[in-house]
Amino acid sequence: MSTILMKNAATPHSAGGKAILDAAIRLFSEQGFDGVSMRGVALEAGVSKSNIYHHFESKEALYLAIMQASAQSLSEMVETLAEGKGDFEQRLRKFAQVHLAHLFENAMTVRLLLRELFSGESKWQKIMAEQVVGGIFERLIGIFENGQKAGLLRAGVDPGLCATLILGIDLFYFQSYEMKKYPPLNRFDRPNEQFSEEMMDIILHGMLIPAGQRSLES
Amino acid sequence: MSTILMKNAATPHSAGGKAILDAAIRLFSEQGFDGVSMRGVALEAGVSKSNIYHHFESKEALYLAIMQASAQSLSEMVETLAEGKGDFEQRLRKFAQVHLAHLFENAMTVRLLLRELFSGESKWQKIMAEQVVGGIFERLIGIFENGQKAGLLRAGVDPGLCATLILGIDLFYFQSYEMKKYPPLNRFDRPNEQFSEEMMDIILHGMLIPAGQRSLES
DNA sequence: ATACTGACCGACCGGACGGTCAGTTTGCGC
DNA sequence: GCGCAAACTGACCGTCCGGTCGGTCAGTAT
Repeated sequence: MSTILMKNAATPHSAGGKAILDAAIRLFSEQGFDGVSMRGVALEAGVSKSNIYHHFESKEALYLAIMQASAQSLSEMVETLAEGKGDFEQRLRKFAQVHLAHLFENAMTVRLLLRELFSGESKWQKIMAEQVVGGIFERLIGIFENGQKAGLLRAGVDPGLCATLILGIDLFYFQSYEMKKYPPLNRFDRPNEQFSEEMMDIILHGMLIPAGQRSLES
Repeated sequence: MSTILMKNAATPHSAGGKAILDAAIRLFSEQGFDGVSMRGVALEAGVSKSNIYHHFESKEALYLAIMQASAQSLSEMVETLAEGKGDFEQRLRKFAQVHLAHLFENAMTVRLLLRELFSGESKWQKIMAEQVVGGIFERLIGIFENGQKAGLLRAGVDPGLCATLILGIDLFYFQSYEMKKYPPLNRFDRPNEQFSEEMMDIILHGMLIPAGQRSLES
C-alpha cells in the first residue's frame, strides 16, 4: 500500500498511456472496479492488454492512479471555487452555484470518487475524506465562521452543520439526477441553477438573521 | 425480464432458502453484484453452490429476489412513518426523525437499494423510484402541501423542493456516515437524533412563516 | 414395497478473468 | 546507420467465475 504501485501514474509519457487513463476513468466511473476488465480497458483505449501492464503494475495500481488523478483534479477544482466579491449571502450563493456546476462538469470524476467514498469500506476513504471532500468542506466552513463572527448567523446555528447541509444537498442532487425523470420524483424538475437558487433561498433564510434585525443581540 | 426469474423468491420454503437470502443480502449490500460470487454466497449461507441454483435460476434472479424483498420491506417501512399528532412543524420533525432512524435500522437494505439507485443505469431504477423512494417522497410532499394550503409556508417555497431537501439531507447523512470519523469532517459529530433536530431547526426556519406573522398575506 | 418429490451435494464445464513473457516495432541520441 | 531503451504485441498460464449434471437422501402419498 505504501510502495509505489504505478510506474508513471498520472503523467503518462506516451499517447498510449494517456489513452489508457482516459478509457479507464470512463469505464471505472460507469461500472466500478469489479465491473471493468483489463481486456475492456485495452479495447476501449485501443491498445493491447499487455501494454497496460507495461504502464501499470496491476489493475489495482491502474485504479489507484485514476483515483489519485481524479482526487487531484477535484482538489484543483476547489481552488477555483470563488469565494469572491459581494456580501456574505452573495458569497454563499455563488459558492453553492459554482460547486453544483463543478459536480456536473466533472461528472465522471465525481461519480468515481463518490462510489469509493460511499462504498462502505475503502483504503482511500481516509485520504480522500481529508484531502478532497475536506478541502471543500473547510472552505465552506470558513465562510460560515466568518459570517458567524460578523454576527450574521442565527443563535445556535453551527457552521459545520451549515456546510454539511449545502454540500450534502448538492451531492444528493447530483447523485439522484438520473432518477428525476421518473414520477413522482419528476414533480420537482427545474434547471440546476434554479434549483441552487431556490435551495439557497430556503437554507439561507433558515440560517441567517434577517437584514433588518442584525446586531440586536448582546 | 418479464418471465419468472426465480422459483420461490422472497418466501423460501426451507431453512436453506432463508439462509441463502440472508447471506446474499448481507454480501450484496457490502460488495455489490459484481463483487459477490455464488461460491461466496454458498459459503456464507452454509449450503452448496448447487443448492442456490435449486432455489434460484441464476445469480441475477437471486439478486432480483433480494432487491424485491428489500424494496418491499422498505415500502412497508414507509407505512410506519408516523405523520401523526401535533401541529405541522411537529409532524415534520417527527417524520424526519423517524425517517433517519429507519435508514440506520435497515442499513443493509438501504445500502443495497441506494447502490442500485445511484449506479447510473439500472433496469429497476424506474420501479424503485416509483415505488420505494416515490412512496416516501409523496408522503412528505403531502404533509407540505397541507401546510401550504393552511398558509404556513413562506411565499415561493415549493413543497417538492422542501421534500427533496429533507430526504436528500437524510440520505446524504446516512451515506456519508462512515466518513465522519476522519478530519475535518469529524468536526461535525453528534448523535443522529441531535443532527435531525438541528437540521430541522434550520430547514423549517427557512421554509415556514414564523408563528407571530401567520395569515398576514391576502 | 413403490413411486414420486423437493432439498441438497460434489464433480465438472466452457469461458473470462488478472497477469506473464518472449519477441517485435518505434523513436531517439549518437 | 547503429544501438538501445521504451512502447507495444500476441500467445499463453493458472485461477476463479456462473452454471450444469448425475446422483443421494429423507419424507410422503399410493
